[in-house]
Amino acid sequence: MSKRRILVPFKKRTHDHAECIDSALVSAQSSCERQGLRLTKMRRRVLELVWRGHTPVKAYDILEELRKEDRAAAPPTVYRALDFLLNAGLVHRIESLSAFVGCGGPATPHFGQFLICRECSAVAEIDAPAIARALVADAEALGFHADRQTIEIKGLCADCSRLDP
Amino acid sequence: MSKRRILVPFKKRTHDHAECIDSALVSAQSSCERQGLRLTKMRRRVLELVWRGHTPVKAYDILEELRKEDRAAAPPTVYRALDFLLNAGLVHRIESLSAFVGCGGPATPHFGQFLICRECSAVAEIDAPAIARALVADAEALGFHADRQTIEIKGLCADCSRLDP
DNA sequence: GGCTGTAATGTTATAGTATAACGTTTCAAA
DNA sequence: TTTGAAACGTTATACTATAACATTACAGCC
Repeated sequence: MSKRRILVPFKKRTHDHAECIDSALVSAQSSCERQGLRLTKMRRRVLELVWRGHTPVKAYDILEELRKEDRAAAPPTVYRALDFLLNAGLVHRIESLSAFVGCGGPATPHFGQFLICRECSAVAEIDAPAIARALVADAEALGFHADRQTIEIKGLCADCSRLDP
Repeated sequence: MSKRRILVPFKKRTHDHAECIDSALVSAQSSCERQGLRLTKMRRRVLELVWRGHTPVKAYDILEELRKEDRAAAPPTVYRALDFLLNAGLVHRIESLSAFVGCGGPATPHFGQFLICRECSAVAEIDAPAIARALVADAEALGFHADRQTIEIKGLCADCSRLDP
């Protein structure tokens, strides 16, 4: 089996999620400073909402949340913040769900490979460079120059498959 | 490098596409007969439109085309036909584009691994079972039971990278 | 052939996702 | 302090998809 790093594991229902949010914000902060990017109040708040849990978050759910907090907000507000966060490598878009998750390893650029539980919606992010390289090699063999990959795996996480065998 | 089958190659601009359409319809026909599925006039027509070229086709483009042909048509008409074709394994959905392409190997079930040219939009479909298996194994190592994969690679096809180096 | 029940399609309405275009504010650097 | 670019506000609209219910088509039976 290939070497594989776990960027975001499946979390226990009981873990201290405030800590997840915190550490995500801290590393976002320093990641932005390093790159000379501005993590504004709005962007920071949207990032925080994306990290609300370990399940993908929809743009309009973020919007709704912002509106609860008396911020004037319209779709472009959210999509602009998400665009920034995507480009900054702080969140990933789950294409098959039209939704967003926090990135587990913003320090180094990568595309992300996602395991998505169809029962509880939990998402884990792994990084298996051997697989990414094998895909690039296969593409290259056809004269195709790959510059981006989307890899999303659906199934049942360990917890849910125990319950629903 | 892993063994890899090419289910739909990148096509020369000059190839005889009528033949592609024809062979897709013929194998769809027999695939449906084998599975006891009804390839109705509407479904057949939508499949034909998905195969209009080797680039992903959007649902509303299909809709527009149907309307030109005097068929009464509304979004559900198209989405229902596409659902059928997806379940029958005759087309794939490209998640990152919200669009559809004809399946190159409808005889055997598979998820499809797609190379998508960001210049000319051409799509090739490959089948690299070793990669699919490696992903399943990586998932399994985390206790995750994978039952579906989405793999989409973006980049430049050989023709376009020659022009745009 | 004529029934009959299910599958397929038609139709209307609406939900959900995303961006265009232009105006205003903010803020870092000169 | 000015100033210009980046960020954000605002309105409108485009694009993607499905719900819900009516009607039609069709295979299997008598």
